[in-house]
Order: sequence, then C-alpha cells, then structure tokens
Amino acid sequence: MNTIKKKLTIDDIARLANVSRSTVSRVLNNNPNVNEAKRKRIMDIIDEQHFVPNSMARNLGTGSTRTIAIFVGEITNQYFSEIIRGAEEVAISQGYFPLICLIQNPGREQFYIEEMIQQRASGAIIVSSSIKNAASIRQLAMSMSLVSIQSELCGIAPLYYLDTENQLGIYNITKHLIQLGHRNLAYLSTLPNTTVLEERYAGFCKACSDFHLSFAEDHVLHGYHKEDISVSVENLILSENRPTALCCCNDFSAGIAYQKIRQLGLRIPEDISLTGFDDLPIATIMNPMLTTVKQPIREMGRRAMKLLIESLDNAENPVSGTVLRFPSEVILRESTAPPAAI
Amino acid sequence: MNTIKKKLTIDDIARLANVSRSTVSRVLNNNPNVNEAKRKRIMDIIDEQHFVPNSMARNLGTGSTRTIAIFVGEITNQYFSEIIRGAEEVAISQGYFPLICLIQNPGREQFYIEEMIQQRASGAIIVSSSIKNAASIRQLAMSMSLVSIQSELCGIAPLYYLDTENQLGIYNITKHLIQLGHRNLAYLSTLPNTTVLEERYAGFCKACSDFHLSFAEDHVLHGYHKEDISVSVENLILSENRPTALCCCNDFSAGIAYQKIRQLGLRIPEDISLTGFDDLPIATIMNPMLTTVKQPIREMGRRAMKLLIESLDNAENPVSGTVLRFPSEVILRESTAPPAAI
DNA sequence: TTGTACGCGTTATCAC
DNA sequence: GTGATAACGCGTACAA
Repeated sequence: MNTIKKKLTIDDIARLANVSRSTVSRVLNNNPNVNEAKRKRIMDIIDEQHFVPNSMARNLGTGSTRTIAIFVGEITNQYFSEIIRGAEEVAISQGYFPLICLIQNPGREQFYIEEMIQQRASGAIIVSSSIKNAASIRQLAMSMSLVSIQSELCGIAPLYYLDTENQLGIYNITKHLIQLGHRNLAYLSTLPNTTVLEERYAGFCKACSDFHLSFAEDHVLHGYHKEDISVSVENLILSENRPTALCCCNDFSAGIAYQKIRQLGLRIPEDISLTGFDDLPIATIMNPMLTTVKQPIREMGRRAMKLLIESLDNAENPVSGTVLRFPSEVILRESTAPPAAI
Repeated sequence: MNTIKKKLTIDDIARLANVSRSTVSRVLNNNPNVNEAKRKRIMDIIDEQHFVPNSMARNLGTGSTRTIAIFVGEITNQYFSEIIRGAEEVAISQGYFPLICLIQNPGREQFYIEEMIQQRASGAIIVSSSIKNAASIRQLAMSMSLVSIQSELCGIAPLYYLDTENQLGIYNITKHLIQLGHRNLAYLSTLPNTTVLEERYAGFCKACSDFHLSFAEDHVLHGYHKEDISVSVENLILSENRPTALCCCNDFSAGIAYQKIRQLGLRIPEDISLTGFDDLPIATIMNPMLTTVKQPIREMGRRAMKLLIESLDNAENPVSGTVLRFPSEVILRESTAPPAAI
C-alpha cells in the first residue's frame, strides 16, 4: 500500500502486449495508424498496469516542453495571485503547463531565471514590481519568448507589454477628490519608482495642475516595505499641514495607510479621504470600503497567456514590443467624502 | 536580439574545448577530478557561449527530478498562499523545485495529479479543503511520498499529517464569547464537512455544553461558495432569534459574514460579536479587527516541506501516518464585546 | 586526470 | 498497419 511502485516503461507495455514499442507509442499519442483491436488491447494493459509515460523522456524526444514560466512577486499579495489565476486557466486549456516562480528577492529572481532556462520553458510571463538582474533577464529573453504585465525588463522589449491606463485612472480619481472639495491632497507611492508608478504619479500631478492646485513636496510619500510606508503615513498624518485626502498608488499601500490611520484614531472618510488602485478583494473588506481604480487584473493574466501561446503555436516571430492598454475605471465606494468644514 | 538562440549541447562545448563530453560534464557537476587549467578553460567557453545544461536530459539520466508538487486550493485565499510561501522557501534551500498545482475544481485536481505522475515528481504536499478523486489520489500515493496539511486524502494515509489544535482553539474562543456574557451563539462552518471542520465544530459544542448553553439547530450554518455563506448569514441575522455572537470556522468565512453584517447595517461588535480562525492578514484589515484563533500557517508549510525532503533524502521509508499537531492561540482584537444590554 | 561506451524512456524516420 | 533503429542531451561506470 505504502510502497512506491517501480516505474514501468513503454517497453514493458510492449512486451505484455506482444507489440513493438512504436505501436504503444502510437496508442499513447492517438496516432490513427493502429489496428482498433490492438489499440483496445494495449489501452487495457496500460490501464491495468497503471502505466504513465515519462514526460521528461517525452520532452527530450520532441524537443518541446509546453511549459510556461510565470514570474510573480509576493504571492500573498492578491494582485499577483489574481494574475496567476487568469494565466493558469488559459495555459491548461491550451495544453501548456504553468511553472510559478516566486521572485520575492533578487536571489530568487536569478535562481528561477536560470532554472527556467535549464528546464527549457517554452515562454515566460513576467509580472513584478521590478526586475533587478539585467544580465539574467537578457539571457532569459534569448532563451524564450517573454510577455510582460506592468513590468519593466531592464530595457528588454518583450513580445507584448500589457498595462492599464495608469495616468488616466489616477487622474480621474484625483479629480473625484478635488470635486468633493479637497484642496489639500497627498500622494502615496511605493518603491522602486517604475514607469507604471510614474504614470500614476503623473496623473495625480496633471489633475492638480488642471484644477490649479499645488501640493507640498512632503505630501508625496514613498516606501518599499510595509514598515517604511507605515512610518511615512504616520509622519504625514501627524504633520502640521495634514491633508484631507490621501491618494495611494495601489490598494496594497492603501491598506497599509488605512491601518495606520485607524491606529492613530482618525476616521475615514470624515477626517481623511483615502483612495487606492487595483480594486483587489480587500478593497471591499475594508470598512469603509475603499474607493479605488479598477483594472482588469485577472483578464490581463488571461490575455498575457493567450498572446504568448498564440505566438508559440504559430511559430511565427512577431515583432517584439507590442503594447496593449486595458481600460481603468474609478469605483466609488465609502472611503471618500467631502472634507470636514474648517 | 529577439531571435531565440539555438540550443547548444554538452558536445558542442566539448568540441570547442577539445575535450570529451565527460570532462565537460565533470566541470558542470563540480567533480574535483579535473585539471584546473582545463576547468577554467571549459568554464570560460561555457560562459562565453551561454551554455545551460538541459535539466530534462539530466533528470532522465539520473532518474530523479528533485521536484515537489504543492497541491493547493484557491490561491487568492491567503491561507493557501501563506503555506506556499513557507513550503517554497524550504524547497529551494534544499535544492528542490516546487511545482504549484492549483486544484480549484475536481477537473484540475485530476489533471494535476496525472501531470505530477507523468513528470515524476519526487513528492507532494497536499493542502486542500477536500480531495474528490479517490482513484487519482491513490495512484499519486503509489507514485510518490505524500504529506498532508489539514487535508483528508480519501482514506489514504500520508507520510505526515500536519494540523493544529482545532477543537481546543474553537473551544477557547467560544469560551471567550461566553465569558463576555453571550448566551445566544451561532456557528458558521463551510462545506464539505471535513475532519478539521468537525473538530472545530466539536470545540464549539463542547464549550457550549461545558457552560450549560444550548443553541438552536438553525444557528449552525453551512456553505461552500461565497454566495451560499452570504445567504445563510443573512437569514440568520434577519431571523427572530438573532444571536449576539457568531463564531466562524475560519477567517475566510468570517470575512464574508463581516461584509454581510455590515451590509445589513449592523455594528460589530455592538450588535453582534464575530470570531474567526487562522489569523490571516485580512483579520487586521477588517474594521473592527477580527478576534480569531491563530495557527502557524506558514510554519506548517515549512515543516511539511522539511519533513518530506528529509524522508526523501534519507531514502528510508518511515511509517506513514505520523500526525503532528501545532498549537493554536486565541488572538483578542476588536470584533468581540459583551452583548448589548437587553 | 581523461576518454569511451552505454543507459535513461520516449518520439520520429525509416523500411517492410 | 507494424516494427527496427536512430536520435534527444546528459550522467556514469569502466577502462586507459
């Protein structure tokens, strides 16, 4: 019961069925050139013996792994797990196998990149706040097709780059705050300062500028780890010139700000309005529920995988660098309100 | 730049270095029996040509993949992603490669099980609210070593079964509610009704019994999908005999109850106290923050991987069925309070 | 220290 | 239809 069975090979099955290994192979691969009775007999023996072909040997023979690497950052962050969900679902439906690579630090990044090259993955989807190792990613690009979701690849152009209307999304939600009457705004970003984040910040700046608002320099916050962000927010909240609204670059950092604001005894939105970006499930767990910009995260995961596999299956080499923009949409909820009367 | 390089083989390197492929193989595997000058020369050529050995061929030869399957349910649920984090970290540090299998439905379950057998994974960690396909899991058990985290395997005994003090945890948190003065309790469980959930429910029952409390039969809720749970909670809240406290079998369902309670305009904990189990990150995002039972989720992921790899590396066949219990601990936060005076 | 020859389990290419 | 036989890319006894 508990003993691990010795592995059978295709030759064992051939012997039991009194045929050559070629015939068994044909049955295994649904090749029509096999006598029906023989096929049935062989299939029965395969089932009976619980024979399972060795995919390594198979891949070695065919020269293809039908394997897709999915590089993601922190998996406990729902942004990444949503993308995985979307990408995985498409991969499987197309007969590809997803290899999930957790690159929460530069060491892992390099490890998984090398590993995927060794394993001869057919392609890779990369979604990470930042890729650190230029040499590694360059080698990855030489080994397989790449698709990026909101990620910079150290200057390497992927086959496709998927992103959303970052600037417009933040512009609109900032406008919403301004139209509620807020005049003293602050902006919370994370590090490193990628293109995606720059676009969002630009949206904030443009909205302020369009409505003739200025903001203090120390009202623009940055942080990488939860702790840094937390401290920045605390300093902001306790400062003389406390803003009446805080616009965050994503829901993750908005969640951290939310906790800190609560901890300091302030009310959202009465004392300060708060906004995010992503529309993760936690946005509706928060109380008040978070006003945020929704982007089709899972759909981007699906599309990334779909485009990658299409290019793989068509064996054509499309020109790298196609950019796809997905729409973003402001979702009004409870965390924003007019500022308290002064 | 965008062209995928044709793959080099160990023979190409051997030719370029004027040595046999065995020597290159030795260099690749850090075999000391190689002339230093020659080693250096070969390494240079390897770097220069960006040669990367093919791990499929390597595994085929050695007969070992050093690969561990991690079967998990819904990856967007932080319970599962925390376990993955812990397990992944240990796997990599021990030179094993984690293959993450998302078994959100019976079809995927069977697919991934067959796939892992084909890929000749060295072992598997299973963490799922339920395994459906008995035949598949049985075959998996015949193909590799299994470790289970809070999961039933259709009667198959894994090498190790890791779990927490389910009954004691719920007993203690129920006791907490009773000692706050609650006399009208309800319990929210999910489906399917696994051993883990039975133990938790038993803890609830025992606490009630020890304190001479009875509860109405319709105060015990069940649900599988978010929608079912939501409806059950709504019915409970709107019923004549509304409880003053709701004890949930995990944080996930507590989160759903929390949203529904808010939506119905009730206050937590003033109108109803709420408790969970797991202590996921969302427990502190909720407002009020959730009183819950903490279990060492990530640590269980680490231990599961550690035990599995130890048994694999030692090549001994330990007796299956060892059970490890981890402690659980009540974390008092804001979602529980004495019931409102009648 | 180095090279030769074979095996790993499968697919593909031939003949028959 | 079917069956030998040669790849696929590497590790590894074994011999030198």
